[in-house]
Amino acid sequence: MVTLAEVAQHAGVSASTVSYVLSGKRSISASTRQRVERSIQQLGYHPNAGARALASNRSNIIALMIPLRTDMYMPVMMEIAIAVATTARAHGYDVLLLTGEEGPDAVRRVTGSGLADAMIPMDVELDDERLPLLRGSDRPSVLIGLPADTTGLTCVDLDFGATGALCVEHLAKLGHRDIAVIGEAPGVYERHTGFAERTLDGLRSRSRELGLRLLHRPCEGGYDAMSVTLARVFDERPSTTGFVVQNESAVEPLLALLRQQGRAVPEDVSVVAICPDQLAMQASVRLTSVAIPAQEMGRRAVELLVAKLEGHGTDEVVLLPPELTVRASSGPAPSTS
Amino acid sequence: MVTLAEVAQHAGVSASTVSYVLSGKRSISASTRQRVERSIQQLGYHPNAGARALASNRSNIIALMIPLRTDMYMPVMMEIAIAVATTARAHGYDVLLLTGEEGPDAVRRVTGSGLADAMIPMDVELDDERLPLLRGSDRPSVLIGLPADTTGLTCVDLDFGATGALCVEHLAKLGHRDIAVIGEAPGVYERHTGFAERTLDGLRSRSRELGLRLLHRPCEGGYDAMSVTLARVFDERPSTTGFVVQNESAVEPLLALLRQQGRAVPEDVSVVAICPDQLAMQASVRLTSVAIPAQEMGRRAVELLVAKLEGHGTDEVVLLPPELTVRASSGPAPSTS
DNA sequence: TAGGATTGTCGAAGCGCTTCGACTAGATTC
DNA sequence: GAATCTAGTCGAAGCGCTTCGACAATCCTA
Repeated sequence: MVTLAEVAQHAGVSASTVSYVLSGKRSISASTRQRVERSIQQLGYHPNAGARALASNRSNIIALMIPLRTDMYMPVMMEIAIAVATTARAHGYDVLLLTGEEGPDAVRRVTGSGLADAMIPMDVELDDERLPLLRGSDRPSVLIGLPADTTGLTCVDLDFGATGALCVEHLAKLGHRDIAVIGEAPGVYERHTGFAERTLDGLRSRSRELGLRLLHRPCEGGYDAMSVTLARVFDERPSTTGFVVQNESAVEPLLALLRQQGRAVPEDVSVVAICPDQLAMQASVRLTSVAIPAQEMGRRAVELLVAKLEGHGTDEVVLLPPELTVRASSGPAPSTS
Repeated sequence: MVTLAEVAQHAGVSASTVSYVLSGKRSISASTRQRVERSIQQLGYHPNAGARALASNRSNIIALMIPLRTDMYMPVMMEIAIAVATTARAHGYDVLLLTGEEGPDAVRRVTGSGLADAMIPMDVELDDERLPLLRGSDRPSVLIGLPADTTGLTCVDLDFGATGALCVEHLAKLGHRDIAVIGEAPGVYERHTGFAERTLDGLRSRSRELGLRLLHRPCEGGYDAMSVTLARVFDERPSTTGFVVQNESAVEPLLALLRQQGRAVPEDVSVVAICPDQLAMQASVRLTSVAIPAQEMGRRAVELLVAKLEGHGTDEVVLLPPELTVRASSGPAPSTS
């Protein structure tokens, strides 16, 4: 391993000078800088991460806490994780991957040991166990997701409340009066996961305002679960003509089952999905959907975090405005005749 | 931040004694140990990661290099990543998430800076750029995936050659003679990704041995791409009755399109998928499939790596044997009458 | 042209931990 | 009962870096 001292010797300067060349915290003459940089190149020097962390009290590592539940839609998590990693690298940070398994202890361990400078908790519950720790910590954090109380926190999320409202409005405008919501798996609601509950709130309050009837049914993914759920929906509200689907792995099953029952989309039934654009476009019917801007969320979270780490940056809640794209799965409600 | 020295003082012992209590590298009397452990508890001590890394030359971090391409099936990657993180934690390691973006430089950076003790490269190409660096490095690594030349390397992967063979055998046994392979996206082959090419080899050589006719078509996911691909297949080989699908996001489109064309599965056409079990069971037709043991791969990789880090552990190639589960998507070939 | 500000460089002191050698007591040996 | 072990503990020397204060040398400004 090449050390700072060896680089210094090779370049004929002191160790501190090399350090200042690297960090740019003091001005260095152009000639010296070049000499040092050449030595670094030639020797293939890489600063030792541990030594740096010890001396500077900064590890240049951001901890990303992903859920390990399998009832969350993986591709979205993955996309966020990749966006976080990519953006972090662009700012000189590496990303440590923590699973939900450790729970709040992970926060203690990581901040206590100085392993990471900052944290990005995902899969935030409304009254998340980690919140007090995050609030009380000197290390900054940015949540991806929205808890009930955001005081003293920085959060990034799609505005799921507005998303729900938007879906309802779209269907209302097309004349639909009876709307069924195919929600996430029951476990997601039992955990009081922020995004799921907020979506529901948005859906409910807007449909109340618009005088629509709303039926919410959580649903595990897959054909069997969807089949049972769908039967129940039409049983309870035969007049249902609009669907809002939030569970990605229920989308395709729903479309197949509707088809199978002879209900045409969008002639008889309209479907609005809340899912990544890619999925909406790859489905068997191009789906009218509100996109989940996974990349954007990951990127924004890191940018907020880096701002905090650099001193500027304040607590704020960034709610990305939902965008509804009309595709082939929604249309005017069938006439009631 | 509580330091080792403070714990030592609190417990009335020297710093080195606390260190030995923590590491267990020298014997400590039961009474002293208890006193120290109680102090650690009371003070809420967490060893500083940087200092530890500097002094011991071990970071207790494993770097996981995931692809950032979107043509790979994300859930599998995610599942592997989570298994890696979970297993690593169980062995006292944390996981650093690196994306493919940096390429081989990531290997240099991470090993050069001592950021990670070991690496797990994923998405391995047959002649991967990273291989020489890994071979020449003093830091151990375990690849998830199989390059062309494995000398001096440790690898874990599903035996994709055997997987291909198994799919063909299954269809052959059912009397199918003309088989179409719906492969991964073209880019995957262009990069010479190990698993895709090995599957193809297995499919081809076994069908040659069994006297079957094989048509391989790469395919992007989604309905449009699948629709075009399928049309070409039946155009070129109208007698096709068996499908092997390796691209997860082509599975559901294929089933829908076949249905739409009035070809019943499995009466007219049999489909064998290479995909995670969950997907096979959630599809609109329960799929006969060879499972991709994502968790197992992640777990095994970490275990091999930990063995190497602890001194025992040798270079070896672990090929997990494929298992084909017969479900509802495959059946006897229709009689040629 | 003297005084103060600015620029570029160095030396040294740590950051918090691990680990090696040394030391003390008691246990074991012949 | 002297010689030898062993178990348990300590002190001190680093690991490779950052950063502070000090110091020359150069630059203004009046």
